[in-house]
Amino acid sequence: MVATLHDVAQIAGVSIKTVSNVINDHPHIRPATKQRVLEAIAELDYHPNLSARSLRSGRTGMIGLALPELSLSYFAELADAVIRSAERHGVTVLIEQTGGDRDREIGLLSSPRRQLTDGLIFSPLGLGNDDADFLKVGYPLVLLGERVFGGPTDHVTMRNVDAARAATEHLIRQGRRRIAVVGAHDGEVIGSAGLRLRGYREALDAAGIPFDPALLGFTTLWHRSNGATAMRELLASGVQFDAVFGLNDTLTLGAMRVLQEAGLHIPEDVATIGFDDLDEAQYSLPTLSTIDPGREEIAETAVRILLERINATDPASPPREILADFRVIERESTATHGGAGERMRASAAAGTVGEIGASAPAPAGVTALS
Amino acid sequence: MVATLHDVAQIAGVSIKTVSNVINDHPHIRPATKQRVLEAIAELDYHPNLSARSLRSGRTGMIGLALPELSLSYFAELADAVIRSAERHGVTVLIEQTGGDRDREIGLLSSPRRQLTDGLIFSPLGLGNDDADFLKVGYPLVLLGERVFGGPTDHVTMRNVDAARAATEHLIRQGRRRIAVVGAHDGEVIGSAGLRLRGYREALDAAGIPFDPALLGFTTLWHRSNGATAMRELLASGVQFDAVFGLNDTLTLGAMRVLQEAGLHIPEDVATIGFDDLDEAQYSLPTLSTIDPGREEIAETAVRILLERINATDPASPPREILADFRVIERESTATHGGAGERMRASAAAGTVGEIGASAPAPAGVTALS
DNA sequence: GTGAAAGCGCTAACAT
DNA sequence: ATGTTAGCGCTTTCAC
Repeated sequence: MVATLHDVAQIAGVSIKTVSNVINDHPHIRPATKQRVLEAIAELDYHPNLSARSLRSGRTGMIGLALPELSLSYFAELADAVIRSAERHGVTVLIEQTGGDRDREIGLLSSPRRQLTDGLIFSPLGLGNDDADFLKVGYPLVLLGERVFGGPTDHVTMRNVDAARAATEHLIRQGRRRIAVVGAHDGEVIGSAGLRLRGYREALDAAGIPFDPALLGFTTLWHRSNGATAMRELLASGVQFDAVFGLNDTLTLGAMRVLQEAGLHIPEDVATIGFDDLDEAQYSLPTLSTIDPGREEIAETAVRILLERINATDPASPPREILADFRVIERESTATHGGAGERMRASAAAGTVGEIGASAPAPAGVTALS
Repeated sequence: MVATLHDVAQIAGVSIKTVSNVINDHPHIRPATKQRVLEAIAELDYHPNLSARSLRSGRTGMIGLALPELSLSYFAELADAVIRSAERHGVTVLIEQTGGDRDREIGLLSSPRRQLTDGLIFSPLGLGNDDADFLKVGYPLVLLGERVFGGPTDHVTMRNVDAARAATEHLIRQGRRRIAVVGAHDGEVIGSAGLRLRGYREALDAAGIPFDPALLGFTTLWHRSNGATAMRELLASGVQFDAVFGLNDTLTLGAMRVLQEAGLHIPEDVATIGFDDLDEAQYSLPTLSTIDPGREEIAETAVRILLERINATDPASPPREILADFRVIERESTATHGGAGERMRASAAAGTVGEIGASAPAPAGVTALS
């Protein structure tokens, strides 16, 4: 049978309280006593029963992470980052897939499974800004993403507008004036698509470039196939463009495939930039310029402030909105054609592909912006 | 405060035992009594306390899934599949990332966290066949992958040798005779690399094609960059080849990038085939022929037999080894050049990219082999 | 069919 | 600085 506190106490010749104190690092224990308890624990290979601890303390030591789908690279990389952060903080992550479905997202907020977690990091996709009231829950909740703003909970997200503006400005600096967009959502104001499109328009305005609605490629979803379809439609429409801003990397890679199929060269004929800095963006042909939206920082911050709320003793402080820093990552897909220096940078980037490990990528040509 | 069994019992005017019986679907309850209990449960919005239930019953309703890294697409897609299966079976999945590190893998097998799960699905990467004894654990364990064979537990895996042989035969049928390999591990006999290389050699032997060690590209890891590096080395060595069998899709996509950089055309100059059927393989340029190793089936089977073990009452039956069916997926990267019919197939595949949703992919040109 | 009571292993008051 | 004790909410004998 597996050892309990009682067994340890008996062997060590102390009471269970003393053993409990040792385990929980309480102060005021005589070193000699502590030593004996530790030996007894080792001898019995004692491990605290987590169910009993949870039942008594009301804490589980787990936090939830709700996201649309692990098979979407962005969320897989986010989950990876959250799990690593949680580990550093000594807690366990329980992942929930929602499929981006609004009803499942709402259901999950009051699911019995919430008992298993002390708090939740929630990246909704189906929920809209009008659903903010659903986020009034009786446990610590940290919101991610750009579906809901001004809600009742802490919110960690990225600088969508600024980053999209920076991406567009980067294309403009390369001399591009006819910049198509892939992934626009019709009429959306907030949400990733709406915000990033706003940044795009701000950049155009600032540069005095007229906005042309014909350059917008609309999609509902943001999978690779949607990027490809949107690009086919843009090409079929006959509209002229010399650059593409894909509202995420996956879309952009789909669009690039269609551009290349059509015989167009990237970046010579059309420069492309994405958003997310997926691992994959380092390995496409050409390598993809993109925005690093600060995913690691978002994961770390979300875990940290969730644990702050969980451990808070004083009454709840008002919800915070925290924005991660972003960077423009310049790669081959926006390398200036013609300039010798630029060409060097492009080939240097290509040449490092072999050394860029997936474990510690060192993106070529990085510009810090904020 | 949250309602307990006592509250429900009081409202319904019965004892807590009766309420418990209703909740656990025990037989022999008078319909009228059951009805009253159900109403009380609804009125109080009662949900059983899972910690208390676990403490008493020794069951948690969770299963563990240990894998190297979620940011590797193969494992993200595997995790997705396992979570969906588990959901169908009414259990929750707790994911553990090992980083493929042997020590962490061993540690995890006896981690306190195992208390939180009723059983474990374990996909090791650092563990070797000599470590099989570590798998003798006191809880239900299902092994995945090809690191350990003949161990003490149930094992669900893929037909590596047969599938690799089928992939190579597919290239040979296209008239290829000089088939390079990317991802070989020096001296490995079992493990994904060793087994797949064996299938490759079997296909060569059967076709009377001599094996040429100069055609092997070695890598330690299987990230995209390793595929790129191995291909650079092959090209630099001056060895001639007309096809590449990449031991997984990620490696193959890395190798393809280098081939294209070098001005080689796929499939005209070099045909390529991978292994895994990642989502991504449908969207590369050209689309990647590959092996669907039966990932969905593996996930479903692993969950099912793990739950069988967890719920087993009779003494443990001997460990089983279960092999999933595989398929060769033909896409553009191995389309025969020259034949009109083949060209049509290639362009049809390209043409459907727009319709292939990530939710329900319908791969173009599928051959069922087993 | 239903009830009463014990106790899973732990933490947290309260005592000493 | 250490011991005693009372539950946390549930399942599970064992009665009736």
